[in-house]
Amino acid sequence: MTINCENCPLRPLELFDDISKEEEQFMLRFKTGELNAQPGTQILTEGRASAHLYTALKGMGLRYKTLEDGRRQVVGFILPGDFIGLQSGVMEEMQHSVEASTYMTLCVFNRSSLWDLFKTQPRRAFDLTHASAIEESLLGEMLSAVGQLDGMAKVSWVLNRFYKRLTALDLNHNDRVTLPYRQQDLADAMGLSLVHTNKTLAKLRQDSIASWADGVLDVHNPDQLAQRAHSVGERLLKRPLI
Amino acid sequence: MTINCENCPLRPLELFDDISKEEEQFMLRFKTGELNAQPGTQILTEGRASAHLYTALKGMGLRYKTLEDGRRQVVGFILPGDFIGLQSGVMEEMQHSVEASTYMTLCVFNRSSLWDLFKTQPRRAFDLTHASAIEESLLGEMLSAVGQLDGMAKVSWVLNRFYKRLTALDLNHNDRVTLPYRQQDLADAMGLSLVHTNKTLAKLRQDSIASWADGVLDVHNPDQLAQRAHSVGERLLKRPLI
DNA sequence: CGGCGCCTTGAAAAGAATCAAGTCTCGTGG
DNA sequence: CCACGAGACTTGATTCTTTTCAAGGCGCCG
Repeated sequence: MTINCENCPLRPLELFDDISKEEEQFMLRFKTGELNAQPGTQILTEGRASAHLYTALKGMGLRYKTLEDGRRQVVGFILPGDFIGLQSGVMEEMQHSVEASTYMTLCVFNRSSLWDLFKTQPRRAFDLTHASAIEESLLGEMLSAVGQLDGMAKVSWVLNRFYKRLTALDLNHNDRVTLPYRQQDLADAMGLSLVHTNKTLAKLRQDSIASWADGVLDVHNPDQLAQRAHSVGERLLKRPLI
Repeated sequence: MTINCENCPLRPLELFDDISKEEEQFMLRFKTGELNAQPGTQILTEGRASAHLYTALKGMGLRYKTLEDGRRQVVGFILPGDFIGLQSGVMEEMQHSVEASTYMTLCVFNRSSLWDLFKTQPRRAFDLTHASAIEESLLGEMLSAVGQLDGMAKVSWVLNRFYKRLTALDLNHNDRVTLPYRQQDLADAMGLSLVHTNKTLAKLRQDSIASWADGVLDVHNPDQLAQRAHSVGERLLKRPLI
């Protein structure tokens, strides 16, 4: 285990809540290992239970649901600090799949010790519920975007969201952030066709608002981007890191 | 307080998990009263914290988010047994508003005793997280529907969802269920215009699949409805009642 | 009686999906 | 070393779903 909770690279970030020494000790026991996943690896599968829960440490991935006819809805993008597998932890099975988009490193926890967490670490249990509530509110925002915005606003919305989240993770260098997804992934997230997504991205590029190519998103005009996304500066709230 | 947890009308339903006598006693203390809300009443407001949490006992309502330009996205329909206000309980504030569509009765809990629940009732804390995870998966399904389905499928999907949920609550009488919403509510939920929703409902009526009028949904052909919704019989899982 | 809220319907306009090529890069194998 | 194919990104043309616009109807309440 190359990274233990005491020198967690994410914890010091402004975005995440601090935890006590005692909680840190518990997490150290709770964490049973690390998982390294290659791009394209399926980490969790819809409809299946999992013996493990994870926290993303490095790399990015995505959550998605598959419909009967093969269509795919991306229900979330996984960035460092995201907790994965809660559904399989408290319900019978996962309601969506999780896949690595880049090379990823994840902390591994045993599902079987989850109950121990609830019994002995009420503060951590609260954090877990908190994390779940955040996930829920994220989905609500995404639903609003997919349900109410037009193509240009949807694409701007998702780019803006990445820009904000990655900035909060200190991964913004001069308004450039890594965005290692395919256009199809964003299209599936926003409920747009690949073609339309592509053309909308081209427009944003032409208008010198944002360029996304070769896995790097370059935001030339953050204000204009937020405006097209119809989203006015909702700051990201401090949140727990499991 | 006309209803105490020992004779809760919802608990006996197949849909809900049982709880122990001891937990029941705790809930009795946790519950501080009842709220009766008239149709149209705002129960919780987006962007605001609330001193109370609720469980819907009778009646129906909806959760929605309002966009800057006035558009509205319905992010959920509230039926008896639904827990309300978790976001305000664990985060700073609500991320969506909650409004009563019919006359409603709700159990009232104090936000301040929530921490006590986590400290002394790990099993109930787990249930709370479970409830949150279910809410999250519901949103994921809704997102998939809004993102991937066409108009007919969306309308069928939401009607079918009501049909299933209300059936599980024993509120289905001969394939008729109460559906006390306006067409605009369903339109705002599925990201469709009111006009298109109306025309799609007309089609379902013409095809003798489902008729919805005067607050009552009549499902003439459940199989066909499910088929148009592109959703094949996912059974509703047993879930906790808070 | 008048106005308001909700449902209904037709016609026109627009936004997005689909269809159809074509380019570019990269890894593989002849 | 180069041909080949797969995967991702582009772009133009066409089709069609859905929105917007417009208007009328119905029931209810002040």
